[in-house]
Amino acid sequence: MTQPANTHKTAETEVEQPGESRHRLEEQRRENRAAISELGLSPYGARRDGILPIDRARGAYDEAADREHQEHSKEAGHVDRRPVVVVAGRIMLHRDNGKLIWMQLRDHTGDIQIAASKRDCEEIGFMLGKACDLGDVLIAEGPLMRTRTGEITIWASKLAIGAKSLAPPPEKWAGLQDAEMRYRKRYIDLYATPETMRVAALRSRIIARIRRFFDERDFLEVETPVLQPQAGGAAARPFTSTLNAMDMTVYMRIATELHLKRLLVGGMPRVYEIGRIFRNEGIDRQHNPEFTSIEVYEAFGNYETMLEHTERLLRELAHYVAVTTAEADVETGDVDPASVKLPFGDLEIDYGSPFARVTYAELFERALGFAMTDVEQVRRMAKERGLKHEGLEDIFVVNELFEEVAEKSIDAAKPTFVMDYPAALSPLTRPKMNQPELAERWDLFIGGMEIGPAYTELNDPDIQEAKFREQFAGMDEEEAAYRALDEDFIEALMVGMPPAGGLGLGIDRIVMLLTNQRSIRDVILFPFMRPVAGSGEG
RNA sequence: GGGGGCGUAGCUCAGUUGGCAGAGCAUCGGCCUUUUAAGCCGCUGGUCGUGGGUUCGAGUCCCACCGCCCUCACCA
Repeated sequence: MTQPANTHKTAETEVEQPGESRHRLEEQRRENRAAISELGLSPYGARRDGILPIDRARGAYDEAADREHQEHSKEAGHVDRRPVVVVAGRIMLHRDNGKLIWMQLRDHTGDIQIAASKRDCEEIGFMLGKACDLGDVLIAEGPLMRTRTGEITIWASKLAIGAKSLAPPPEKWAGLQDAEMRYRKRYIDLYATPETMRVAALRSRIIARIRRFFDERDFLEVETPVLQPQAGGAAARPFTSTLNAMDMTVYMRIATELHLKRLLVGGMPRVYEIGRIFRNEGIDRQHNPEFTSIEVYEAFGNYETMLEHTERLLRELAHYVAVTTAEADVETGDVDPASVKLPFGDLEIDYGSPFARVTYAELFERALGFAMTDVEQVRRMAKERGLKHEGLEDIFVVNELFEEVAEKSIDAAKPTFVMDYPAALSPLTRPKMNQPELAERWDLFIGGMEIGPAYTELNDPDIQEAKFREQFAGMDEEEAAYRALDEDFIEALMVGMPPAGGLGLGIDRIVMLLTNQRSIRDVILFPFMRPVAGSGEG
C-alpha cells in the first residue's frame, strides 16, 4: 500500500462542538485522536482486505516454524517461515513497556495478544501503538509466535487504526456488569461480554438451521402482512397504528396463521413463515412486546406429522448446539444425537430421548387427583385455590386448574407434548373424529415454558364460522373493537382448504433453551426498554 | 397493578451510629524490549438517580417521583 492519503484531515476531526459539556475522558480521547491525525493517519480507517477472524489467525500458528525461527533467526540465509496474519479488533488491554507494547485485541471470535516492538514494527505503526487507547479498533499484521510464557502472539510488523473510540470502555476485568446498560448499550455489551456475542451468533445459526430443516423438506418460506385491518389467529391485544393514505386504523399482527392458511387454499401445500409478532401485553422474563415465531403448515398432514417435525427439529438443533458448544468435541463432532442434553439453569434438558407425550386429561388427573369430567370436584378445587370460576363454563374452570396445577407438574427437564386439548379451547383446530369434545392439538412444554402449539387445522368453513361467532359472543367491548370476524378467511375456507397440520413455535424461547439464557432479553439484541427521560419532561 | 431489591467517579464497587466523598481499574505526567488484570513513582476525576422534608449537619433518616432487576398478579 502507498502512503495514506491523509493530507486532509477528516471532516469529523475538524468539527469541534462546544467542549464545556464534554467529559474530560472524552476530551482526552479527542486529543489522542488528533495525535493520530498528526501522524498522517485517518483515525477512522479504510478498506482493508485479508483480515482473518482471530480464532482462525490463532489456528494458523505453526509451532515448527516458530521454533525454527527462534533457534536460527540469527544465522545467515535464514528464512522466516512463520505464518503472517492480519487481524482487526478492539483493544482490550494495553501495556506500554517503553520500547515494547503489549496489547490484547478482541473480535467476535475471541482475543489475541499483539506485541509491537520498536525494533521490529514499522515506525508509524509503533507510534500509533503508543497513541491509541483502550477500546480503539486496531488492525495488526505480523508473524505468529509464542512468547516464553506460551501465549500465542502476533509480533506486529505493522499496525493500523480501524476506528478511534471516543468513549471509555467498561472496566477491563469486571466488564459491563450493569444489566440495564447491557440492554440499552448493546453495542458495548457485545464486545465487552463474550457471552452476549456467543448467544447472538448462536441465535443466528439456530434460525438458519430451522430454515434449512424446512427448506430440505420442500417447504416454501413466505411473507405475510404485518399491518392488518384486523388482528386474528390468536387471542392477544394488538398494537394499533394509523394508515394515513387510507385514513384508517391498522393492527400489527398477533399471529401469521390466517394468512398462511389462505396460501394452503391457493395451492401452496407446504409453507412456513419466520417473522416478528407483536402483542401488546405484559413484559417479563418470557415476554417481549415483539418476538419471533415460526408457523408451519403442511397440506395432508395433521398434528401428528407436526409432532414428528418438531421433535426431529429440536433434537437436531440441540445436537448442533451441543457439538458447537462442547469445545472438546468440535474436532470430531462426536455427540450422539440420541444422548444430547443441554443445561438450562439448574436443569439438564434431555433432547436425545423421545419426548414425553401425555394427554391433557391424563395430565390433569395425575396432577389434580380427579378427572377433569368431575365437575363438582373441579369447581370445589378452583374455589379452594382462589381461581376464577364463577360465571365460567365448566371447561374454562378446568383449564384454569390445568394451567395453575397440571402445567406446573410437567417435568421441566423432559420435553413434553400435552395432547388432545379440549375443543372449546381451540377454535382453529379440528375436533377428534370419535371424540368431538377434544381437539387434535398439542402443546409442547420444555424447561417450564410453553414452546408452541400444533393443530390438525380446522378446514370446514361452517364449523369455523360457528366457532368464531361463539368466541366473539363472550367478548367485552374493548376486545370486540379489534377482533372483527375475518370474513375473508371464512370465504377462503369455502373455496376449500386441504386437510393440514399446522405448527407455531416461539423462536426466542427455543433460543433461550438452547443457549441457557433465563431471560428473553438475553436472546433479543435490542429488547424493548423504556426510553431514558429527556430533559424536556419528567 | 401489589411486594421486595438496587441506583455513589468513565467502569467495577465500598461507605459503620447522621459528622471532611473513598478504593481498584481507566485517564493524565514520568520510568521500563517477553508482559499476562504487567510493574514502579506522581497527579487528576463527584448533580451520591431526581425533587422535597427532618436536622446544627443527610450518600446515610422520612415522603414523592424516575429507571432497572426479582417476584406475584394480569396476559397466551
